[in-house]
Amino acid sequence: MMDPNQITTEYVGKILEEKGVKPSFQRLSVLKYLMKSKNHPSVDKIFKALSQDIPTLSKTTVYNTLNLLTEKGIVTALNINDTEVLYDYIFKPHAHLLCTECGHVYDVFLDDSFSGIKEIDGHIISEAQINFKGVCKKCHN
Amino acid sequence: MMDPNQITTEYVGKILEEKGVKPSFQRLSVLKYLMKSKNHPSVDKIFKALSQDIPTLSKTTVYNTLNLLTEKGIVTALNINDTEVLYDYIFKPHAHLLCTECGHVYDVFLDDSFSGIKEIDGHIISEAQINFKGVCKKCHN
DNA sequence: TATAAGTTTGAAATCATTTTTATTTTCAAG
DNA sequence: CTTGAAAATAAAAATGATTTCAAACTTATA
Repeated sequence: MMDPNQITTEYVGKILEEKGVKPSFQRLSVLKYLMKSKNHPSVDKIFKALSQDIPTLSKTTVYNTLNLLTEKGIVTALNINDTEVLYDYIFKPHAHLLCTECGHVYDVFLDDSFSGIKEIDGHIISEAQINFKGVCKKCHN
Repeated sequence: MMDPNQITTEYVGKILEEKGVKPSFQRLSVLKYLMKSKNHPSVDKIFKALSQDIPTLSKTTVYNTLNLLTEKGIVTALNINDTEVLYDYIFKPHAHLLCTECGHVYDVFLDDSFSGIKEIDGHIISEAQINFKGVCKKCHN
């Protein structure tokens, strides 16, 4: 998790600019929301949450922004749940666990031997997505 | 890879029955096709291929069958490509690599320390899906 | 053979995402 | 300051994969 106090407009704007993305109000809002999220919101959740403060916001803009941030490697699109795509700010590389009971998606931090893989069978690896399914500790008691 | 000679109707039927799935002609056809596939076919590819031999086949049946086989743990639905879902018969647990150049999806066999994870942070893990992105050995030369 | 249960089919509906087009904003050049 | 082009946003319409639904068919069973 990120320190919430760190998530200022300046800080978020700097992240965007470093990746060559113009820090518009909408983009700042979407990324800031993602960084503050403890869960992994869907497009719809992001849209509904931000709409409260930004009544003119269009869902298209949320889609555009998330696609752009994904291309730039700032966020990841999670396909762990087959009903909707979830988005996640990449603070530190990690895996995910979907609880088949409650549906919650947890962050799971594996040791470096997993995330450090750069080559397999002669293929060059640039990105890894590790999704577990199972029963979370809250549900199996 | 499976030995192609092993993929007989009797053998495929046995796999279905063991999981409590009635081995109808359509289900046998779909599973047999998946077992013989060297790549990871989409619903559409499966449908088109089987339609040649089974002209009455409905796409709904392909969807129904794949959903059923996935529920029963006989096949996996791969969300590695964001345009379409790919299906894969689970012969031996393995990871996948999507080549960002040619789009091909490779099977990647990791050692048991990966697939053997049964518990993390108190959560019980029943299933793991590991998807890599990168450049395959054919493309980075 | 009759009946019920399970399976398949094809059409229609759904729904997330993309495309398209129009409007607005940004920002550099004059 | 204006002006005008480029970029960003908005809203509506289109797309397309997947699901739902009702009817037809098949299979198993009494």
